[in-house]
Amino acid sequence: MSVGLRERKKLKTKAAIRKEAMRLFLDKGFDATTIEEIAAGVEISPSTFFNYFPNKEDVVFEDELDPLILAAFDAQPEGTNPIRAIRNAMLTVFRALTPEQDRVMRERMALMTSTPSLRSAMLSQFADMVNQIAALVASRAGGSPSDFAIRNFAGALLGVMMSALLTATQDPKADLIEVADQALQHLEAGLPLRGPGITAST
Amino acid sequence: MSVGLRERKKLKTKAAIRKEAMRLFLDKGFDATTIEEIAAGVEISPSTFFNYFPNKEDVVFEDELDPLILAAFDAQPEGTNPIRAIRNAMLTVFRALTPEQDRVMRERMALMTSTPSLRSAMLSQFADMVNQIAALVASRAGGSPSDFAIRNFAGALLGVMMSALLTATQDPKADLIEVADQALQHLEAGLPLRGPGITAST
DNA sequence: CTTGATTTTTAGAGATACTCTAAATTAGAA
DNA sequence: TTCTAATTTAGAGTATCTCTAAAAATCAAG
Repeated sequence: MSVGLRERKKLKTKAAIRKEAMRLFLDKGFDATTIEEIAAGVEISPSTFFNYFPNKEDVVFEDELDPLILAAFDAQPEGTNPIRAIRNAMLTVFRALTPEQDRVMRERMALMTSTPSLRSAMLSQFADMVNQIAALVASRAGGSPSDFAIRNFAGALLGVMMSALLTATQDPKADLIEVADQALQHLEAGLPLRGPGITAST
Repeated sequence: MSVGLRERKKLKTKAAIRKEAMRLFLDKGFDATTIEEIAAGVEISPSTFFNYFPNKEDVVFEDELDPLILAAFDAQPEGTNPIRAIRNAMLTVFRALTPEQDRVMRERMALMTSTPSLRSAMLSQFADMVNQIAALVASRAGGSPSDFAIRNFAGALLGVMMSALLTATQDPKADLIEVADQALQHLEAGLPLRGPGITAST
């Protein structure tokens, strides 16, 4: 029996913490919400909060979408060029979200980009993400994930995504997914400074 | 009289804080150094520390090189393409540093990239830097700093620089400035995943 | 040089995130 | 039921940072 009562209970507790925390964050703001409040809402002790999350940021930050995107990337046909493969993987996953999941995802992104402490936390994983993307790209394009060119490329890709993310969440009219996709498109086209207007991907 | 005793004293205090703080950071590590220790070393109260820096991170983070690089950028001839202009500006400034300045700069970079909390702080200014670079690029290439293409380009440029920075400071053999320059060169060449080896710029 | 206004420094209280330790509780196995 | 191991918890402690009000230093004017 792989999942005993203990495991199930832990998963439920973690989910409950995340849910209550997000509720409070969106309601009062990230900084104005204390660990104590979250713990009280879930009826656990503040100590227990730290058994589940190393810090407040990680409640917002931990993402269950990453593995999905990774899987979608692996599912792309052999010859696909790396950026295209990443674009497709992203779109595949985002478009398959339920309305509820979609809403939560967008709220999370907006919270992340608008809260300074979260912005830091998000970007502090830059190094890890460079490694991940480099590994992905290397697996497609050949070469080693430690190649300078591949790592540099991964850096550019992440830079473009972050810039897009920050801009998109500040503009209420902009659609997050579409803007991210346009950013990758633009990178794929070689980052021309002027040229044909960026076309929507839908 | 623009600089009275007051202004001069404040500048001196700020410099003293920075110097003592860096000494301690490099000696014992960033996290292991407390505000209290820094304040004691400069013979000010901990309260006063916060009159000069909003937080511990900013002591390391505030950079007097930025305006120099900006000026060097403006000094580049009209037609120069944006990446080339930034590369040249960077190299001009870095190569003109005194050995002492050069040492301090490298120590700062190494500290930044190796300390998690500083890595966050560094990257949390990503948004501001995108704006700065976008403005620079727009002034060269025409167009508005808010153009999607320009902002995206700025994101890629910063992504590439950060990736290079993180990699370079982990490899003791790598030269920071050279690696940064190679990253820009690679971007200038359109980020080819394979191709001619990256050549040193010296 | 003295006085009065302004700025800067400071002490101190307080909030909060997080760490660590040891005790209490709970689940699972025998 | 009983023993063992995992989980929760209380509580003490540390550090960053905020705020307020008082003390000290600087400056300008008479």
